[in-house]
Amino acid sequence: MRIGELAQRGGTTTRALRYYESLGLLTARRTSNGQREYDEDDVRLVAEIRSLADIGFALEDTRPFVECLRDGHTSGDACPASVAVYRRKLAELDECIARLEAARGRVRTQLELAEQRRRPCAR
Amino acid sequence: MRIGELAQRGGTTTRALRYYESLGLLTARRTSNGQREYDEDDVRLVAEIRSLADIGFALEDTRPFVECLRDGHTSGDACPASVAVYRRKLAELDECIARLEAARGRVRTQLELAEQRRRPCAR
DNA sequence: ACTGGACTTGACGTCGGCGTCAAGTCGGAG
DNA sequence: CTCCGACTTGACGCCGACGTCAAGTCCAGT
Repeated sequence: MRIGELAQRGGTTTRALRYYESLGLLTARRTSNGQREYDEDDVRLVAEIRSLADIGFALEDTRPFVECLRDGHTSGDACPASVAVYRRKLAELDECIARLEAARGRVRTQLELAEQRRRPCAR
Repeated sequence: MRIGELAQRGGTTTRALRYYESLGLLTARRTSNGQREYDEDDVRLVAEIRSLADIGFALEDTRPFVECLRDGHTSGDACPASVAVYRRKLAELDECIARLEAARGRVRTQLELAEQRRRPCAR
C-alpha cells in the first residue's frame, strides 16, 4: 500500500509518516516511480507508535518498541529496552502527577482564601 | 532599582523581565539615560508573576493578578477575574491529572504484562 | 584615559510534532 | 488530451518562555 492508505489505517497523516521516516522510526521500500510502498508490518509499526504517542510517549521513546517489533517480536514491549522505557515513563508520570497535585492543592487553597475574603461573613 | 537588581530579587533574569514588559505585564519608568527604573511595587508584581508561573500558570493567566495588584489591591487574587482564572486552572489541572493517571494505569498494566511474559513461571 | 560591568534594542535559536505551502511528477479516468 | 488526485522533496510556520548573541551606550572606579 502507499502512504495515503497507511496514514488512513494508522489514524494519522502522510506528513506524520514522513516525519517518522525522517526520524528513522519507519522505513519504506520504493516502487519504480519513487513512491513509498508499505505492508502489513508497517501498519503494525504505525499502530505501535501511535498508541504510545497517544498515551504521552515522546516519539523517541517509541523507538525501542519499534525496533523490538522489527526484530521479529510479536509485541513491541517484549524487549528489555522497551520495558526500561515503561519504567522510566512510569516514574516520569508519577513525578508529573505529584507536581500537578501539589499545584492543584495550592490553587485550591488560594481559591478558598480568595472567596473567604470576598464574602467574609457568609456561612 | 534597575533591571539587574529586580531580576535578582525576583529570582529571574533580565531577559525574562523585558519579556514580561513586552507582554505588558510589567511597565517601567525610564531614567534620563534610558534605563528602566523599578520600585518595590514592581518587586511585588514580579513575585506574583513568578509564583503563579512556577505553579504552572501561563504568563497570560497571570495578567488578571498583575492588573489586580496595579489597581491597588493588596492581593493579586482579590479581583473576580483572578478568581475565575483560579477556577479555570483548577479544572485544567483536574483534567490533566485524570489524563496522566489514565496513562499511568495503562503503562503499569503493560509493564506488568511484559514482565509476566519475560518470566512466565516466576512467583 | 581606560577598563569593566550593567544597561539598551533587535533579532535569531530552542524544543516537538507536525501543518501547510510550493512546485513538480505520475498514473488512471473520461 | 486533459484533468484530477495522490505522490514527491524542500522549506517555512507554529506554540511559549525565554536564552543567547550582536552591537552599541553609559557610568563608576583606578
